[in-house]
Amino acid sequence: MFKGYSQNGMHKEVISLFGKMMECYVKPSCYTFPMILKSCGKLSALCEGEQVHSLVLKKGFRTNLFVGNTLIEMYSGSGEVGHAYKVFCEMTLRNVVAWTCMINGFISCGDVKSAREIFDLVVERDVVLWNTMISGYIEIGDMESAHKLFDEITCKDTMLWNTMLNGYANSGNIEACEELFEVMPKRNVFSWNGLIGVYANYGCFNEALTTFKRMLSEAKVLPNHVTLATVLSACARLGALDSGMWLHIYAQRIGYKGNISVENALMDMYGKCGKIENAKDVFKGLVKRDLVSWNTIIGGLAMHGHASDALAIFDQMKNAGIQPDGVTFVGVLCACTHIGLVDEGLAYFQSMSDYSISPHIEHYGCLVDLYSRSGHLLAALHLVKMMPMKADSVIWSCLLGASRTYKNMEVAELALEHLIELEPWNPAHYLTSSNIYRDAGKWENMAKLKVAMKDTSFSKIPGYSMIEIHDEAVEFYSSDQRHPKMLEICVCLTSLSKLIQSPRFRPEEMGLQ
DNA sequence: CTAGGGTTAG
Repeated sequence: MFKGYSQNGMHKEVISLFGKMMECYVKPSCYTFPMILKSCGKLSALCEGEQVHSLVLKKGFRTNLFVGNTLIEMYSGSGEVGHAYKVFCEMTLRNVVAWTCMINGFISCGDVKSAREIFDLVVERDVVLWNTMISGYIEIGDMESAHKLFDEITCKDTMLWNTMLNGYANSGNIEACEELFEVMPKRNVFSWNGLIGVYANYGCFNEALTTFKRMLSEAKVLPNHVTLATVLSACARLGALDSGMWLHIYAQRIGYKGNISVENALMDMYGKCGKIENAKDVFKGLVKRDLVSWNTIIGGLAMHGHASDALAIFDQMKNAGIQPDGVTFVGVLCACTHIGLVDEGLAYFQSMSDYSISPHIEHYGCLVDLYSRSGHLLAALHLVKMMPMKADSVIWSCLLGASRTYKNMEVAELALEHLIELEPWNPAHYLTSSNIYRDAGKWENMAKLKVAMKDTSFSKIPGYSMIEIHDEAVEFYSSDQRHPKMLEICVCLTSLSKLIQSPRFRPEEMGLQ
């Protein structure tokens, strides 16, 4: 009974059942205590844990290894490493599990130094012990010490290799991940997910997709739900709709249709690839919805300008009793910005406190965007002065952009001043400002900024879009001349433009409206 | 019958 509850995460039930067991005067054995103590640890129920501890002593299980080890786990899991260490010291016999539990205890309270001191005293070391110590170094970002230890191990298993791979992945060291991945003797699904994950998290989306294809063709391991969620998010960032749709079918075929992470990633992929209807279909088909599901569909609808749908779904979410978080409100505020709902946006912003969400800089940024895009530049500026944190470059860029639209030279100059202070190296700010001067016919000022831009000795990297051609994501930017059939494309576009402008063109007759 | 190690989505 205890095991059944425990395996399903029902720790409260374990403890109350143990209470009943005591009431019935049934004697607990050495097999009972580890499970009870584990549940106390999971719940951080120190009070109950201490009672069970004294029962352990009373019933004479002080020297049992299983009992002692779970006591260490329980105390360190509840933030009481001191108590854990006391138990550890009083043990008459310690095996490698006991040492590992104690090391883990020190690591989880941030004391990696003490963990290492204990680690160095262990004579009989196994892979789990090594892995625990290495994970400790990774957690504090000390990859150098982690690698040093890793090199000392003579008999490494796949999981140890994966721990190192994930450590480098978390610190964004793509090259180290690639190197490790190529030399590791065996690879399982975690290894592949690790490499794909570092690509997906650090902007190498094409590499993430390529590695996934490589996994399909050369690996003996099947992708799992984590693989699918990761690759789908790379597709979303690439705008790789074809690959995304292929993954949708593949996920259904290998049985991950009901997995909430995969479904949420699918929804986001469709939204970011411009297929909001497909995203809505996925959302409607969900049997289970979590916070991420709601946030994804709200954000997707907002991005597509379907503001009233986004706000309607936000209402549904509240009616379903789901607590929104900060991400929800980014979507909601973005929806308001898209259709210029200034007063409503402010009301939503103020309602955040009803859910005890304290606004972060991105929420103030949304409000500044809402005000400035709707032409309330002074209100936006006022907000920037009043907000509790310093405005960042995103906020000032947004003001700069709006001051171009609404031709407000004072705000433009103020924004540029701050942007030069925050990001003197960023040529985009000089470029936008020089365009503002050009619009206003202030040629001298424009020329000054062009010189200033040259002085940064950086040229602006043009913003680009991506489309999928023959199974590969290709980038293109404004006035891009690189296409081999550039001339034919221009001829075709010119004739299409003429057709559209001619009085003979009636979109309704062509089924376009 | 009981104890120590993993990746994912907004």
